[in-house]
Amino acid sequence: MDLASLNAQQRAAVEQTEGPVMILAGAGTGKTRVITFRIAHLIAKGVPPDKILAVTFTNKAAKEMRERLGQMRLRAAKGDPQPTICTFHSLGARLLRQHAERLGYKRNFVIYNESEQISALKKVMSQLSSKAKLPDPAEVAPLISRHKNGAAWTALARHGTISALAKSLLGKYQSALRACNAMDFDDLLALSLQLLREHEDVLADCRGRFQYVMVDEYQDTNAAQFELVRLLTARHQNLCVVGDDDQSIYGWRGAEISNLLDMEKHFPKVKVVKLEQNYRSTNTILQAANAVIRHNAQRRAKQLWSQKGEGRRIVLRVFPSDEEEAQAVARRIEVARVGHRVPWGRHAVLFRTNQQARALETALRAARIRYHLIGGQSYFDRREVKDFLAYLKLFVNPHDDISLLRVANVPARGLSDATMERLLAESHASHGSVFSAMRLAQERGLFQTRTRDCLAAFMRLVESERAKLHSTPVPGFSLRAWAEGWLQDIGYWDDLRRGEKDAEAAEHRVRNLKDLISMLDGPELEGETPASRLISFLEQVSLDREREEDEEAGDAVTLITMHSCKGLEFPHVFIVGLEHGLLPHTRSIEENTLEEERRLFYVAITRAQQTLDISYCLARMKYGQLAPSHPSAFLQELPEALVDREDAKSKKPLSPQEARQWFAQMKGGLEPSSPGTAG
DNA sequence: ATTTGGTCCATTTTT
DNA sequence: TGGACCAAAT
Ligand SMILES: Nc1ncnc2c1ncn2[C@@H]1O[C@H](COP(=O)(O)OP(=O)(O)OP(=O)(O)O)[C@@H](O)[C@H]1O
Repeated sequence: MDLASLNAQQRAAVEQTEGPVMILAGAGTGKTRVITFRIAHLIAKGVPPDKILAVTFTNKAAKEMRERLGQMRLRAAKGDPQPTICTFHSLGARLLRQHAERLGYKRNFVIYNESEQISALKKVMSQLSSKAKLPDPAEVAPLISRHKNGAAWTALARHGTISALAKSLLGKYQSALRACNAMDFDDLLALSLQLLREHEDVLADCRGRFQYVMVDEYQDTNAAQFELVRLLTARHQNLCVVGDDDQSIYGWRGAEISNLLDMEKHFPKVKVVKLEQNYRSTNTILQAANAVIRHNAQRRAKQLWSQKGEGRRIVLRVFPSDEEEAQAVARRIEVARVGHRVPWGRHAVLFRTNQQARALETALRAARIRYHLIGGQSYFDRREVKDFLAYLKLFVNPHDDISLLRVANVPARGLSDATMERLLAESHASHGSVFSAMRLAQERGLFQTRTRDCLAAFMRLVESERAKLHSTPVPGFSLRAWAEGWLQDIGYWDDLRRGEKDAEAAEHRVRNLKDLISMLDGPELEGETPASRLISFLEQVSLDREREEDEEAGDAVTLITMHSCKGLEFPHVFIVGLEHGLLPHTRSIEENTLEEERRLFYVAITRAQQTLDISYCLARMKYGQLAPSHPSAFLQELPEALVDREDAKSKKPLSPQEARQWFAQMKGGLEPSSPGTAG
């Protein structure tokens, strides 16, 4: 294994293969690279690859690490054992799939996403015969979530009565999920923990299996993840964690910086490695990042230096509206492409909230610039996608009430809300699923004949599609063809088209769904039988919401939130919407988490390799109307000497009154003079 | 039972 | 702005 392309500290971390190691270092110092090399080094030293576990923060990071490792291990053959490189949640899913029966689940359990979690909770709450009006399930779910991620109820008590309610509902909620043979996202951690705690043989197995454990982005692990790591490594202590306390940005979902900072307490024999050379950014960018993060009181100070020279200064711009801000970004990207031959793919636009992507998408489309939008609930939250997945889950398990209730009357087939309500009540009375209640209704002759016929037809559909899944010895059976078949039969396509006024929007939905369906025949799906391949598909789309990058080769600008950009790097970065209420976000101001917001800004800045453009707007579209906006206080933390303030020549920010005048002029169709000189 | 058209309302971040 | 929810018409 050639370690020549590492610096001395990095090499030390790679070669320290035994016992606990912590790398605590700033952005861009090669922490992730060390993990990758460490895996390769372990393998080169003769450690069987499948004894190695590396946990990453995102599926994307896992995939990247696998690819880099593949390039480094040139001698590895196709069938060779591979190290396990995945997220905590994927690891949990694998573990639980193997041992589901130990926890009273069946192996073919499905994973519920946030909206299914809320539906399940709603169902449980509706059974509560409480006089007091109950809170929105969407308010309760996050607390259950936090609890499963390791937060004690006492720690959640500040959320008032809701946390008490959450606590009292937890048992029923879990029963409801189990009845559906479903786990929610947090169960992948919580139940994995339960599995390892209650079943010593499984724990022993895992400890033997994963003799070398590495965790990236350790500053953003929560209590449950920490406990998982602790259980796995308590014996052999071969654990290498890497992180940067300044990049902890997931406190809102239970991340504990102390997991990283208290490493010496948890693993007294830990070897601490510090990395100080940044290989990513120019010194201008680094200095700006350092200047900003210095304003945080709670942090470990770090040295950071770079050999990349000073580079261009940071440019700060102001715009009258978010629309114009987006257009300006598009213009800059085109200027760079035409004038300096910079491909689109070298640019990223970073923002605080997914909503902000809208204006950018519009502007980029108008300028005919290709882009890809990372994350954003968009795709898997589309109605047609949810419907389709619910159908699949229903075919896997007819007793999955949540999925059944979603699609029972989609498209409309005579099973109205009233009918389903009644069936639901029947199911409670008979302690069975809604599907069983349907059968009972048939036998007992409940409902009108017409409704009974509808029920019978629906049950026939479910049973016959299930039969096709489970008893198809046909070689070359195509899940895609199968799915398109029943979607056609039930008239889903027509319903989809009919429900949309705009024909283009309808076709868009159809195409969306077809894209997803085509993944059903994907080569990565594991399993011999159609049913097991379907489970594999469902698991894949549940765990990795990121849409398969269509044409990886295509040159495109990246649009991404500041949260999702952690760990990535781009030659040219635009950070947009640096406004009070957005960054820091209003909610964070209310919740007193300013330092985390500042870390978010720090993460965003440190993604840039060569150039950084920051902007804010004087007004932005809010509820369909332009509302005034003010520059973020964080902007003042950028050293003047590093920043070119373009446009805002004078430099004095507009007063709210001047800003209003400026909008009035714009609305009136007058050509306004430039901001800053106005008034 | 289903569709329609209206009103009201929101607003972080993600595995 | 547009999505979610609800009441009245088909
Ligand atoms: N020794 C080295 N020589 C050359 N390039 C390096 C070296 N170490 C790291 N790099 C490069 O520096 C960049 C940042 O590395 P990496 O992503 O591993 O850093 P990181 O510490 O994980 O960053 P972050 O904390 O921001 O996620 C990458 O492009 C990587 O290839």
